[in-house]
Amino acid sequence: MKEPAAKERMIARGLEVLSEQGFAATGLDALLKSAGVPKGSFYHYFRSKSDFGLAVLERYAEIWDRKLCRILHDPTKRPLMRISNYIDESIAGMEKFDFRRGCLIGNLGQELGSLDDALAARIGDVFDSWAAHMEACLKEAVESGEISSTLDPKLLSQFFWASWEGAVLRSKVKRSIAPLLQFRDVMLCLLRTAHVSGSTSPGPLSDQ
Amino acid sequence: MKEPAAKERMIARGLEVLSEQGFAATGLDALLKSAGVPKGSFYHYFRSKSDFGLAVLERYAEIWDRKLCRILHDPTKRPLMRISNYIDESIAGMEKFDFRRGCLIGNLGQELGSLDDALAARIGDVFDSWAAHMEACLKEAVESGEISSTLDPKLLSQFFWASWEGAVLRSKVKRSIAPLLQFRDVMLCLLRTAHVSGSTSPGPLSDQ
DNA sequence: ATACTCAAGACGACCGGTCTAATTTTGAAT
DNA sequence: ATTCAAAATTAGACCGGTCGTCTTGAGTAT
Repeated sequence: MKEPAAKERMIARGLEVLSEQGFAATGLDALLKSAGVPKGSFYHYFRSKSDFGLAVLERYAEIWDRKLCRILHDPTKRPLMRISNYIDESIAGMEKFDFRRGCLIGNLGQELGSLDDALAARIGDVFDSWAAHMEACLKEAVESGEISSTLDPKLLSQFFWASWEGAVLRSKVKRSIAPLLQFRDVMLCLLRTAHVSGSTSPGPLSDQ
Repeated sequence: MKEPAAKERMIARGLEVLSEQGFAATGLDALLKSAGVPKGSFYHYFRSKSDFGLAVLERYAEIWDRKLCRILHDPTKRPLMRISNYIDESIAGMEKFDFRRGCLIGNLGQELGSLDDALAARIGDVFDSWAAHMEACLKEAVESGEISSTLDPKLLSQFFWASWEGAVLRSKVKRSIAPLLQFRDVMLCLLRTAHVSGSTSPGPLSDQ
């Protein structure tokens, strides 16, 4: 069962525009015109703007799931090299789009306050799935002895993505890849050398 | 010369609402009603919505400049402890507002695509000023021997804030302080132990 | 009285998302 | 091939909210 071409074009354009402008700042009218889809068709394919946003987010999640599988579980390379490759590929993408497009997860996350509940919940899920990929990769690195076994892969994978989102945002504002290069160097250094064991002050860490 | 009370109330409310919902999703009408200021007064004090946004951003920058001075340059504490204190205080603030308010710099940064140029430029400046505070604090830590002198304070301060923005965003989405606690533990561990010296692959790092 | 600052909110032009009604396409039965 | 009902698709009206303007009026100082 093939999706209609019109729906396909709307989602494709949605991926671009929502990554650039966010959800609230994007008008349906302009988006549809640029997708060559008449306004009336929109509500044939989607129940509402939120529903459309959810569909775009779903597509985004699929794309990144494939990308992360391809890069982070590449058996021909050692785990730390895969992570470095992921970063480098993302840096290239950032330059390719002239720093206009950020991460959709980051974009939508920031708008949470004015977003639909279903949309908000899905954002958290996608982030978690990314962390799962990274955690598996890091575990492999520990098993193969590439990084120290005292590191907690779960903790580090969460930190990795949160920090990455921040670096992408910074890169977008600065219109420079410098923050992403900084991220790569510091993060890889951290993975190789650091020993994160316990908390430095009272208060449980595992409240996730 | 004291600012009129009406203007003051608008900016105060703007700080809250823009941190929660962002710029595009915030309507002037609702904001003014909640501030108890009539519509007509708004355009007496501000030329446009963008101009208002700029004023709010300016105020936000002042507030944080004072806060960072107070905490990061506190002579009664050692540099690393100051940083830890800053994080803890921010965590408390996040809980206090029930995870509704993120960082205004992060919020506006994400909306860059649909923002005024003057506003966009100012965002970068504020971030840089934060980095300057952190860099000074880290330099002090190096001089006092609290952290290794092989660390590059400038690089680390940039990484710190980008990463922090990501952690705040993640905390907001998750409605949990866990990402912030993770950030604190990993970052402090990194500062104490890591040695970031050179690039792991070709390409200049200093393009900032 | 006059000039000036600020309060007040109605108003307009426009754009937002949504919905219903009309049109086109499909495809099965004759 | 023709017919015709059902489904897919679209056109465009609709209402509410948007930002920004405009006029009016109150208060204050000179």
